[in-house]
Amino acid sequence: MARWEGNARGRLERAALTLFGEQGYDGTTVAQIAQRANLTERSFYRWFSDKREVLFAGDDLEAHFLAAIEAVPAGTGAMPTLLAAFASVPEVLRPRDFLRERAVVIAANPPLRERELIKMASMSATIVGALLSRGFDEQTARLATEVGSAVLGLATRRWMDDEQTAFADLLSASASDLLAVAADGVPAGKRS
Amino acid sequence: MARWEGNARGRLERAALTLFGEQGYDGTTVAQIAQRANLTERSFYRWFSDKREVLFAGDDLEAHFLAAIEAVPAGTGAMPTLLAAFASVPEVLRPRDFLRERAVVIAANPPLRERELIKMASMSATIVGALLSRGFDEQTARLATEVGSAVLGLATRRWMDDEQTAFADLLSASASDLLAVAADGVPAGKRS
DNA sequence: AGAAGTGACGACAGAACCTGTCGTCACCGA
DNA sequence: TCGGTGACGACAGGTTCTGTCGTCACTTCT
Repeated sequence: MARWEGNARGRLERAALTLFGEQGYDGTTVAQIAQRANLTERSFYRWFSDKREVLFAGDDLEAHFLAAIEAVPAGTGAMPTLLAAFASVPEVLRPRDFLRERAVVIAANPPLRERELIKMASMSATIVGALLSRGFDEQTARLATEVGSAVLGLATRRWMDDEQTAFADLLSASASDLLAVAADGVPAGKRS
Repeated sequence: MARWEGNARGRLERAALTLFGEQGYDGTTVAQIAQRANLTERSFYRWFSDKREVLFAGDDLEAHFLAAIEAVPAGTGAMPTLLAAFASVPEVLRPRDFLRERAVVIAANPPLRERELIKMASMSATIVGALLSRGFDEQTARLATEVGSAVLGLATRRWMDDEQTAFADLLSASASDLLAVAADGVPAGKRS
């Protein structure tokens, strides 16, 4: 029997990633994923709530962000708080190879992009809540989170292709880039 | 027979909205929706590609935005272009009552929120493309679209609860609000 | 050592989602 | 009057996801 091999969750994730890459998301069944991991379809659903979740369940960035924001000294501005919290992201991320492969698969399959978007939205809501409880008003919290998420996404994409530069440096560089573009989008006469 | 009653699509949308509101999204089956509309489950899938799409298929805002952006005079800045294009949104929107009821149902059901997010993302991609083809660079186009979408969302939420004010006014008021918050998020010394 | 508990798993059943296919019926233009 | 077309019902079947139960390895307590 193939039972009790250990790390069933990791085997399922690897199998799913490979099969999604080879046959597409719709083209692979949960039964195929389970079979490749030496498990049954029923066991797949014991580890993941649904088929898409197999590529997202491991992240768990939300709890990490909450703790990281908590660790920032009080009195720090909203954006600096977020950037400081984001700097420690790579510590909880998976290996770059896995993330690259995963990004390609997600980009190619609408159902997976859909799931990714709602994960982002959920993360944003969590971050907004954390900022609110630190005393920022709602509009500031929301805008800082949106802009901060854009910066984080940009930095993460760069990080996946750049093995040399430290993540913190990519993060501040991305923040500068975004600020430059944002300033360019508002006419000088309209600024307050 | 209940066939040939006309407006099958609208009957299905109404039935789905009501049932989702009464029993929740997961609690209502496609067969129930079809039955309430005097149709079969198979006919439901002739009108909508999947269960969630019954609340989203009618929008078709993308084509409208493309045309509206096209109609803006050349040489206009990115944000003003978007705001001008967005001003005509109510013309293609459904009745306020329908939208309000729909918003409540979507907010209460994760699968529907998921679908809404990907619709927004798709719309954003379309708008970015339209701005690119008008000569804006990629970063400007992307940022203007993100900020513009936030403004549009804010104005639309206000519009649903405010029967008096013209949509164009709500739109420019929302743009002002967002600018104020954005400026507040960047220290004066850091502005370029 | 042996008994009881726990957790991962397989096996099976079944509801709901979604698709393919075919025949039927109303309507429309020639 | 006759074909063409589009909306529809009926049926079959694959896939996703859930509930339930029994089994097996491992652990813990006696």
